[in-house]
Amino acid sequence: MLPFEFYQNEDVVGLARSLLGCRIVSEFSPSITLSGIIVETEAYRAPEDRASHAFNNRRTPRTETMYRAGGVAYIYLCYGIHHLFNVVTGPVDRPHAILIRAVQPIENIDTMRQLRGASSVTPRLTNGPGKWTRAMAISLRHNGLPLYHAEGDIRLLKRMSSLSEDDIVSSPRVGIDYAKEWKDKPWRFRIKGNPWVGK
DNA sequence: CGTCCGATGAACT
DNA sequence: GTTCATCGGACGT
Repeated sequence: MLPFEFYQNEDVVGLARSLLGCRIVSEFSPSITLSGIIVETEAYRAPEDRASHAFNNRRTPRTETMYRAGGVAYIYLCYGIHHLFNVVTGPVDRPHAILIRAVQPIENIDTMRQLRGASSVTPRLTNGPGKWTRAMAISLRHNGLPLYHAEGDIRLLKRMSSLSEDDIVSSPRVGIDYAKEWKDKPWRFRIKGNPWVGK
């Protein structure tokens, strides 16, 4: 389990790298645990970052969870359909977040396939931020839940196997062309060569 | 393989 | 009314 202290770090870009290779667990039912390995992330560093919902410390009912102490989930509805999952980081009133964009399925993969309505298991199952949340039954009802409790519905576990810095590639974030000079920041991170990352 | 486009809701002008 | 941290289906190459 990643401890509460892990999330208090002010360096959200560094934390976005650190989350690669970590395990995310979702309790689907008392008998079915879904889990996978994080293979793609993006850092959002408000208040400066124009790409963040919390740019310029904007506070709405939706963004409120981003202002809490790190270690909780920020989940919002994107384009009215997709539930996107972020890890809140940093201290109270410092609205940093890390979007999880892709996950490599590990436990109960066939249940994930059913939840996605897919006929077979391919990287398309979980290689996008709206795809893997559906595959792991994550939705708005999890917004604000802590990620560091052993009994929690969603938990983050530390890296099992080692991952060298050379295995991480960075590039500009996607879908944020409106963000002016912030759109080119290389704050998207992927595990090099992993077939489960996005395109 | 690629481009186009509708879905569907929160937040904004 | 428009935009938006997206996706899958339709159709052309």
